[in-house]
Amino acid sequence: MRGFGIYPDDKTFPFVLKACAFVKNLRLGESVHGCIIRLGLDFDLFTGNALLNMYAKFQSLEVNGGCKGCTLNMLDGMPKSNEFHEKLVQEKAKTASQLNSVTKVFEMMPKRDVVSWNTVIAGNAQNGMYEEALRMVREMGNVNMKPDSYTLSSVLPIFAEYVDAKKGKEIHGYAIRHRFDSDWYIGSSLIDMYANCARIEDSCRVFNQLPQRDSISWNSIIAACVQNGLFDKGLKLFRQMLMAKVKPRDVSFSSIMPACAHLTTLHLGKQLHGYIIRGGFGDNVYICSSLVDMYAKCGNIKAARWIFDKMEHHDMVSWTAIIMGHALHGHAHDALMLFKEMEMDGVKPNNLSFIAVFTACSHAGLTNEAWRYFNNMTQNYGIRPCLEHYAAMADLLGRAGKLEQAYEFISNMHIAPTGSIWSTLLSACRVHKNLELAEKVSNEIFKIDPENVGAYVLMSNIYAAARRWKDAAKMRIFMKKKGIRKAPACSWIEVKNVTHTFISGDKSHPLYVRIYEALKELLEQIEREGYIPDTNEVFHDVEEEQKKHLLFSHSEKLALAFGIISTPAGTSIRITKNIRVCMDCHTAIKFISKIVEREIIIRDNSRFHHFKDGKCSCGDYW
DNA sequence: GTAGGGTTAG
Repeated sequence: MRGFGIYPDDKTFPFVLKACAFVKNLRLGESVHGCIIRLGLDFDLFTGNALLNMYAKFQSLEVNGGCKGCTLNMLDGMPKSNEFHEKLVQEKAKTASQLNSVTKVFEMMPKRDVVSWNTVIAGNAQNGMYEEALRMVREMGNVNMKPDSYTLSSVLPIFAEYVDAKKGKEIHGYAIRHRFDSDWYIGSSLIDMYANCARIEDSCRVFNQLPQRDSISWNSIIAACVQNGLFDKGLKLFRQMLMAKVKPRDVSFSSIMPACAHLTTLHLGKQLHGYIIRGGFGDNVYICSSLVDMYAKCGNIKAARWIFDKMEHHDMVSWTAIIMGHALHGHAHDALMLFKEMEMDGVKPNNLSFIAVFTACSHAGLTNEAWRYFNNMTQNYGIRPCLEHYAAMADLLGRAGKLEQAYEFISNMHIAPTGSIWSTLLSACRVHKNLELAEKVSNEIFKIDPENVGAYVLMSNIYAAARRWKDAAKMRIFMKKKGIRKAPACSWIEVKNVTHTFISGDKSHPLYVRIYEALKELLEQIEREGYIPDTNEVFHDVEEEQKKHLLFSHSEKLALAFGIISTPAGTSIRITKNIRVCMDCHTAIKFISKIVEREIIIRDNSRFHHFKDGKCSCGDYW
């Protein structure tokens, strides 16, 4: 432009400023700002708004002062002015740049419109300055400026963050009264706000009422379901989105993948992986992390590692996903190695990365290492242990049989222990058969959480194992009186892309007769190989024969028998169980893996067991 | 000509 002797004007600068924000070059933006002041255009409303936007974008970036290859001097060739004016220009530019201040520009503007207000509010909201954003919304009222749909879409995420559905609903009401509720942006912000407040029904209602839906509103509702644990519903909506001919985007895949990870639906995860590759999303960090997690959770740690190793850049989330993956598969050595590599790579671990490390130590009984990391976490990384860290450490000490140490540890936490933390110790008391401590621990639990179902069941089982049947029954009676029930143990297996679910003693499967026959035959074979049913795992006061029968129909055994009769010889079998694998099933499955010459992979609620040639990857420590 | 929405690791 300058080559042609044309000066930029008020129509030019908004674009130039947008470009400065886009290339993330603060110095360049500042020099453009200087140029604007010199031309006297800083009093122009549109230019002022664009300046606000640019500085708001820079607030969230850690921009180092150096210009990357662009050292254009925007002041060259501009009209010279008198010395006083020049000084004023420099002063104004300096003040604005030193403060890097959206507020400063805002205050210096002679006239502000709703866009000016919205830009500053959005900037504050996106940079975590929630109170300031809300203060400005209130301030708008004082200057007779009406919040519009843009204002609301900045405010809604704040109430999502605050988990304040009441305030969020007020905004929703305001949106309806002003007919902003059909706005796509408001729609997805409302879906997200309600989902964050665990009010998924309200999210669905908003979604159903939208007249039209774009890919973002679809993603919002899918993510809302997945984040609230409604995995099947999330998958159903994902299919509906495809049927509605809305093309999935990068975010669609990272939103839906955790559903496959949680449900262990490997075939769906693989299908999505295919889509991802064909769609050219294979290098997206979010997607790759979700794939690493999905393959690890579906039992295929090799595929998870392969994807991780092929990633060009690893962030904290992807490191943590692969560390956790190895931890769940009992590969403590790999997990700890990767943690060191992450540190060497200059990626700072966060609280979750340490949970992954404790999980790794937990499944390998590495108590000394865990203590070292626990202290390191506070001293070197300044991360204060939170409930989850305490829970992981308590679990680890408990599994290792260091019950008294775990008791001391929980008693000395700097935050009040919860029922679930004591429950991890109670579970360890059952495994290590310490009735006395179990009674002490359960009293602590009932003090905090008298309706803790898990604790009643565990105590009942602990009494049963000690053959104190009356006390065991008392616990069951308590539960009945209080009307609390525990979700039944179940196992599920995917065969030819269909998931088959079994509960203990299940006869609902169409092939149940063949399943029971096959299982009977398998158990007879392994008894000849030396398997002895462990009737200590039966918590009912019945005859030995009856106990054997109850053991016989545990859900994981039924799923396994079904897997064996319905898949070709030699193929691996993957089973998921919602609670810990029982001791007797663990022993039986080791024998079965040998006689059927198959790899059997079982995911329980805390880890993976890979059974092969009569051995399990957990080394019988779980 | 300026402003706003959805995502990954427990």
